[in-house]
Amino acid sequence: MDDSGWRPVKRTRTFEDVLAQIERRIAEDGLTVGDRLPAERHLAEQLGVSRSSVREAMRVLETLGVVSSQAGRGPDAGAVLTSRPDTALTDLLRLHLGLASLEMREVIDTRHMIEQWAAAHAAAARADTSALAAALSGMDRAKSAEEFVEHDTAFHCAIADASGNRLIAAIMRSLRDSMRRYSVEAVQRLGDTSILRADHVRILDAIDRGDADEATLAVSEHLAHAYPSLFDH
Amino acid sequence: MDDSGWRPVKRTRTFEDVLAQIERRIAEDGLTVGDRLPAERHLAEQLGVSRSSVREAMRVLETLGVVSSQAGRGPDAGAVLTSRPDTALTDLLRLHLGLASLEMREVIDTRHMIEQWAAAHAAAARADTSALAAALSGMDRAKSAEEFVEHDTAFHCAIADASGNRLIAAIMRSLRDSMRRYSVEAVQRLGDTSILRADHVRILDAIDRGDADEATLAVSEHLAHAYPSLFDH
DNA sequence: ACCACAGTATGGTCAGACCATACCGAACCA
DNA sequence: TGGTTCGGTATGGTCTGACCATACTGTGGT
Repeated sequence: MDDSGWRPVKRTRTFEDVLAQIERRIAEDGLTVGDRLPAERHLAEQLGVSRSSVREAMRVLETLGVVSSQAGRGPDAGAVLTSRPDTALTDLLRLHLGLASLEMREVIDTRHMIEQWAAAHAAAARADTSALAAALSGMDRAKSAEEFVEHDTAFHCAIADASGNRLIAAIMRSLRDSMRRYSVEAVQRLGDTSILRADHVRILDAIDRGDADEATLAVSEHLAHAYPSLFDH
Repeated sequence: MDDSGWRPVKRTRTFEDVLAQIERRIAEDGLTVGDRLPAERHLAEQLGVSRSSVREAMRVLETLGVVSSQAGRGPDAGAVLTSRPDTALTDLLRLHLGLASLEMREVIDTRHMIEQWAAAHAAAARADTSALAAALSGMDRAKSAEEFVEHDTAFHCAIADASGNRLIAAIMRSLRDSMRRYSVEAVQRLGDTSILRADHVRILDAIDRGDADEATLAVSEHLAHAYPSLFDH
């Protein structure tokens, strides 16, 4: 029994080491969006591991939306640092919804929360509303429920953007992506979208005037109109 | 020019096909948490791809918190479907904070929003508060700022759990994880935690009585006490 | 000055090998 | 009968080396 100590419960896998090393380099070298990571083969040699392990680490980083890989040559090729938290969140929600470890109800309630917060903050910040107006006119031109939802999504994401919080905006985008099919059905069931239009105008107006309370209220009533079945309680 | 059509702008990589196939099987076979995926070698053969591609797909699924891989043999080995959205979110936040594509301020504002929502809903649902009480006494026994924050995190995550929304709870967990260091500093700067304790008691009490408005208010004031520097505006 | 083409660095994929782990089961004892 | 030991085996983890597809780079010819 020369084994006096315990080994760690979970041994760290090689690609996890690589991940930690890359993360460290990002922090130490102050790398930011747009900068390039070394080529896979170089990283493998520098860290003394196989290219496979480096690739698995890259896959993780890509999944989390911090790098984007591009084959070929030149300044745009290779692994470039990016910032796509929304695509990562979208994948996460889609898979967990598919696994039934999350329910649509939870997604919609979360959206409700964010929507109110974002509208209030956009109003308080007197944010620019031109993107909102553009989405509004897009909805007017829409010829199908799908197209309408497309611009409706743009409208609500623009509110989140206007709140000035990029995390909130990313979450909003992924929530809307996950709900797309559901939203289309809701619009089809509703038929007439004139009530929704009036709500949108009211929201835009409140943000324009900087009236946070009115914006919150308008958003809340808008959601009740759009998804009446969820407000039984 | 015999090239009459356009090729897709983005060719799908093999591991992405594998990912889609696995996702399809999860949906069609109705797989849920606890079920096992085929072994990497079998999947590779079934799908006609190399094991490397299957592994990269696995790495993505693992990163998103839907599978957990285990070597060895037996029922617990292999790739098992799990549900860990919070670890995925934690990684995502940590990396984006490191990239400076998110700022701590945005994380804290998001936490503020969630915290109020969760407290109100926990109160409205008359949720069980025994976990809250346990965390509270844990804070009383704490002998260091780190230990205090540990139980404080448990307290606030328990509120999120009590709201009944697993997505909210997952986001809350990952937000708190990301802020850990920051919270410890805030507690150290504060020195005396008796104000925080009174706030916690007040929150617990409001939830216990089912007073949603009071719970919201109590949480809001609590955060102002804990992070006074963020409420200058 | 322009253009065509070979060179080259990059990621993407594959095949095959070997290791570490952990269960399974048969053979072997008590 | 009951337990123990030990080899077999299925699993993920890692490595090597090769080849392909892509897209820029530089060179040489016109």
